Amino acid sequence: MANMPFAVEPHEGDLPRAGSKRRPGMHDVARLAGVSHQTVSRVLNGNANVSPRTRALVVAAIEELGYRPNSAARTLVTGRSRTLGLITIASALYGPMSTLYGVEAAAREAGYMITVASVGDGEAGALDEALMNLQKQGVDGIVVVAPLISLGDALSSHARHLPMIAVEGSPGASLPVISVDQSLGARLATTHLLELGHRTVWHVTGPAGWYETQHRISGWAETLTAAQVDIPPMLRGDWTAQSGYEAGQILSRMPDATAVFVANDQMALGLLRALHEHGRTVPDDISVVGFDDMPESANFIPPLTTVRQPFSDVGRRSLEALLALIKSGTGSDERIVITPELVVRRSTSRPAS
Amino acid sequence: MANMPFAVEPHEGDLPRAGSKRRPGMHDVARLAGVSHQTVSRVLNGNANVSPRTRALVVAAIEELGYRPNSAARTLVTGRSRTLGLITIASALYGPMSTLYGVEAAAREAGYMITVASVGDGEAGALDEALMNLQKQGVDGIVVVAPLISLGDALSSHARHLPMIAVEGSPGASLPVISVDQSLGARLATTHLLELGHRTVWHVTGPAGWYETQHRISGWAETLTAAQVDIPPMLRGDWTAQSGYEAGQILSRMPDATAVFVANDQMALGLLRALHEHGRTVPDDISVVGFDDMPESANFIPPLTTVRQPFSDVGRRSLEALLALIKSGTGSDERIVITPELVVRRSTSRPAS
DNA sequence: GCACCTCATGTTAACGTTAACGAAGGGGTG
DNA sequence: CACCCCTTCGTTAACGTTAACATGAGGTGC
Repeated sequence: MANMPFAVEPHEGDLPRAGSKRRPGMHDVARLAGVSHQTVSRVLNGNANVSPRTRALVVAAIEELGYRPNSAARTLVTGRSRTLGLITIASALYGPMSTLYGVEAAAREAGYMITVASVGDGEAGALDEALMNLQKQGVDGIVVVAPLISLGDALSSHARHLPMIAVEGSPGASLPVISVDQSLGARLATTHLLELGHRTVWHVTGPAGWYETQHRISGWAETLTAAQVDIPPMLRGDWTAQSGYEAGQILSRMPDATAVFVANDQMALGLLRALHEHGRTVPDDISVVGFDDMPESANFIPPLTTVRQPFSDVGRRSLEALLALIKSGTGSDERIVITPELVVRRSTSRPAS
Repeated sequence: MANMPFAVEPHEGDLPRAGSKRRPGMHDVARLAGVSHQTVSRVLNGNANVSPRTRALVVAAIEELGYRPNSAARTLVTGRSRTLGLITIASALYGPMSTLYGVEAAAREAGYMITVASVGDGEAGALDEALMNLQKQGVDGIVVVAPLISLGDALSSHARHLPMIAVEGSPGASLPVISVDQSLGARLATTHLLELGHRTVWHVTGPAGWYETQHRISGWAETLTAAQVDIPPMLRGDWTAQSGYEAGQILSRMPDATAVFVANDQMALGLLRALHEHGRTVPDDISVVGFDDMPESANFIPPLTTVRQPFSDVGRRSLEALLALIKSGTGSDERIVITPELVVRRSTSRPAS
């Protein structure tokens, strides 16, 4: 009790006010500047009419006291907190993380803060809890990066309580969704391999329950079907390099497999290792295409041909959309689709013969 | 103006209150339960003496109205927000990101929310801005993951305004620091190589201006000095795989280089590629040790021997320390050091001789 | 010169919660 | 039976800000 958390030392080298214990408020600034607290408020919010002279006085007083506005009070009276929530999956996956920074950067430029809440793998209860916490905390809106199908369903029920948009999720839900065209990406990858002259293309998938997994599978399968080519069985992965390695061990024993599309770059890394250990050279014996284009992918052995997802754009665009939603108040269920891009490097080539 | 951001639809399938426009407050709950708002407050905070009967009434009313406490109001009156700030570097580096999730998870368990603010590479002004924003927002404390020396200096001046702890930084500052023993990690790596029988060990560093860079260099150099062995010139990197690749190209042309300690795993990846392209096999021709132990490192070609940093522990521990600091109020400048661990895989072996 | 408008400022009342205190009732102890 | 204490509740006053309205000084048009 004795020590308050906001107790403030007299500040560097400046002030009198010996026994001051709480940090200064508008009244203190107002008194020092010889104006009313309302005038201080006006100066702070820039908006209203304040004479240059008075403004200067107030600014000086603010400076001298080291005054910082208390946004809890502001939030209380205005009903908006200039804080946005971000719900994301709690794992070190490259995609969600880059998206987070994209969102944060855009938010900062727009004058918003971001508070994060992460949900463990697929726990639907955790989503509810995160949503509740964020709501209690008074966020003005929420970006949900929850690419799991199970989470998508839980979202719709909350969407009407708060402005909210989803990244990579729930096409059926009644909330706006922003996503990279996964299916197109998969078609790009598969077509590239087919055009190189490969008979067919194998596929290492992501884990079940992810939208990305689904859409990449369907883009791949559609391309193969359209080309009237055999569809080999899928190899299931879980995004980790280790699962890619295991898929690679299987693939190494298939002499007729000359091309494989792997659902992300981390799995491609493991797959590359398995191939290498089994003496199958990439791309001479077998061509590999990944997905994501992580910064490391250009330095795989060999440098990986992959599909680039512009994650930080996704972050920025989704924040813009959320802000627009907050401003308009209308619950549009727009869909924003971002186009991925094939990056050809050295893990793909024409088949040997 | 017409649509308030907090306007709330009548809730799923329940309530009367036709024209209700604002979301319910304690008074509404109190009226419905037939008690005073203070009693509602007591129920919410669990603390005081409330008869089981009354408690049940209140809980039912809360449920029925879908009441959610307004934390802005609570923050205003209590002076604490149950929100913590996290300042981190805005880049997709594995370490800071994992730390973030460690912090977030620990915070969630302790009932705190995390709001993040990122600072671009080394802009000291950005740190001030981030600190200011967080302070305005009313956070109860701040974790700064700012491993740049330039940032560390800027910190000290703010430390006394707010409970604050640093991760990997500013040994001189007057705030508690939690860090992995970088120097020990470097000694572990270097010693491992020396014990394998290598004459000396080369080093690819991180970028100048980072604490980690410095300490890994000194750990490496000390070990070499203690072993009375030649200290080869350092190769400067910048944490990226690309810079590791460039270092690897140089190293490939040094026939007498048989062992190298690379300051992080991403650079090691690039280095491995360069070595491979120049026909130098790892570990037969040259041994490589990395730093970090990213999840991918076990799937490099070959699997990388590296020094594991337990990032999510770092996150958890730093949060615990911050919470303790907040509770005690005293400005201890404790140092918590976490021990890294050498993970031996297949990128190191005895020299060919 | 009177009414009227505009600009610059001040005054008062919220916002939704917790803290501090006070009051009523029940039970034990002397 | 009086006294006191403890439990359970209610009442009142903050917290620091913005919104809404009020005030007064000066200028403009007729």
